[in-house]
Amino acid sequence: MGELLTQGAIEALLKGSPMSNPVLQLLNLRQVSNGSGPPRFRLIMSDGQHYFTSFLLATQLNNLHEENLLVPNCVCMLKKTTVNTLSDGRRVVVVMDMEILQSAEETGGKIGNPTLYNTVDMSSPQQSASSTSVPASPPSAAVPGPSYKNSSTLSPPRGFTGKSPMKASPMKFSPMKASPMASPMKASPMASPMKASPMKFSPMKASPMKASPTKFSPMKASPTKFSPMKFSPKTFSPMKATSTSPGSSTKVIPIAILNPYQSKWTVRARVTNKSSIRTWSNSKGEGKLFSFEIVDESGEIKITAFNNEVDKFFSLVEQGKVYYITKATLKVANKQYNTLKNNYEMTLHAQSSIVPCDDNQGIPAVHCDFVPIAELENRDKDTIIDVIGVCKSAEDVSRITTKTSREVSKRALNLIDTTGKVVTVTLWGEEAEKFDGSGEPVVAIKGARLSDFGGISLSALFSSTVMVNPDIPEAFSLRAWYDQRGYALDSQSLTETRSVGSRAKMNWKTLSDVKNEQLGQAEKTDYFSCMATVLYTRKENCLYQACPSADCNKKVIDQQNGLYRCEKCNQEFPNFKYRLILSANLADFGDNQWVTCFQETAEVLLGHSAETLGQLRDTDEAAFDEVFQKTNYTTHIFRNKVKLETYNDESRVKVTVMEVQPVDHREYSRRLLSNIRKLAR
DNA sequence: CCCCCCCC
Repeated sequence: MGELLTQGAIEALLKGSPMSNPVLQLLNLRQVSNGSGPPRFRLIMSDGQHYFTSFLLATQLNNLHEENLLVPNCVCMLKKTTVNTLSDGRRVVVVMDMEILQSAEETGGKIGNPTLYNTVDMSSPQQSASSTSVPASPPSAAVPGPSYKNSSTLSPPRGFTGKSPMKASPMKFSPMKASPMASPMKASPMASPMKASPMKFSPMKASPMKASPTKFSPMKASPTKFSPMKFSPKTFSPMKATSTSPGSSTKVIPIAILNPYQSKWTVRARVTNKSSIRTWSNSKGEGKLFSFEIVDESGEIKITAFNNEVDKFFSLVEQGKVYYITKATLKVANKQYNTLKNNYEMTLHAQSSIVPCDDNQGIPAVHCDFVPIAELENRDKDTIIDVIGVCKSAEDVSRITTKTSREVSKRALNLIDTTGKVVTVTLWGEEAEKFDGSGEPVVAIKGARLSDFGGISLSALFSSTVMVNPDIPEAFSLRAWYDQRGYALDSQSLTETRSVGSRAKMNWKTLSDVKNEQLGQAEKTDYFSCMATVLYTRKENCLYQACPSADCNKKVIDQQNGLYRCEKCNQEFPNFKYRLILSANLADFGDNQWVTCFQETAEVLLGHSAETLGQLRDTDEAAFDEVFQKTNYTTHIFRNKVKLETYNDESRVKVTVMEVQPVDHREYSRRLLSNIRKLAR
């Protein structure tokens, strides 16, 4: 698939190298209304290796979009392009003619794993007014490109905004000053991973609130691993000598090589996860603290500030911003609480200095390594993973009390990704309260913990970063996938959802309630759930030979000639399939009830497939008997339907088991308590 | 020096 795209085309286009009809994939597009005149579309295109966010569709090609041909993931041949350089040095590739080679449907998703093509010229750094005079990073092979001026005004990798939505700068994604697109873009930030129905794409649907990431938008982590070459030590000497000044020149070193045995160092890094201020009080004393994490191209580390340092640094340190940090204490990380990939962590002290750095170059946003939802099944409980999915539903926020009697807000989200699997993620506290699931946003979570509750589920931690509609390619393709076909998918959840949500829908009854309340005796069918013990299962006639056709379960007639006839299909077959209709007598503490279990529920109850049971009955009657013996006196939760059935003028209610679920001790206690209360009334 | 990461 990868060979479909012209790898290297983006670099070539931007460098002005001759290019004959390059083939690129559209990752996303959005409308940039420019006042009057026809709408203009801005495209993010990928050559499989790089993607570039500033393609502009010539208006004569607008029909491609209007006809729903130019939709994310489609593959296009650019037949005529022209590259414009804006006054600030940025480039825009105007697409004058193109042809769509493959529809989004055919392509099915993002091709390859392209990284942002950065047109920053690293060889001619221009420091913006900054309190420091640290040279820019040396040229990096990973960031090629032509020479531009004014690189320091270029945005950080991508849309990296503050933790608070209010601080989110609206369009880091397109800081195109002096371009006709500039102001409308500000007005409608981030149309990208919003709900974009292929039928009627309208950027207006994205509310600015919705579109603002709650924390920040990570970029695909730069593949550039730390190498000493790329981190030739630089000298750092703040010009504005302040109390935070290190006083003498110190080397800017990568986080990855920080250790407790080195005294003079400075790191230049981005704050990725700033906590709120917390107080503590224990036998050793009391105090306050806050912590944050920082990241550079080499790695990440946790930093904690206590008491005086909280006062000194809390407001200075902003989520998403880059700082020079020096003179903090390195200590061995307590891995019990610190999941970052670093053996050390930092504590600030009176001499520590944190100086904002205006130059974002080379400092990645956040490292996200998204695990496909279906893949979670293969990961161990308690693993910390990054996940991204469309939030197809979300609970309302609720308050719960923890075992230690603390009250906390929680909200469960159901995320789906292109694997078609759904997983439930629980958000806590403020994160749960703030979350707005309307419009089925793309949600990315860095550092969620895998839980085995309900089979497989995820829980956000204090250290997790929750991003709503992040400005990253993964979010764009997910949005496109979901809007085109994901929404219609008959998805399966890895998390059993019989808890909270559906439990509320459970109509719990005791077996005597069913009779006393005359369930099912009106015209309508009633549904109820009960916890009951199997007293007896009738093994006689529980199996029948059924028509082998996929959608026919009709009992076949043994022709006694090796053929089985299905009256419904009006056909004879050389084989049949076994099906189950099992009568069982269920009891709870007050009553009993005969019920019928068809195929699936009978299989669950008996613990064997109909096929196995059929074989067993025909070959090993003792073993067959044993299956029924073992089923008796087992206790389950049964979800049932009750319906009045009439034959020969005689009516009686028939109870059919719809679902058999195991009882866990919590459920057992809950039902027991509930039933005792009923008795007391 | 904290270290709460929860609930069904």
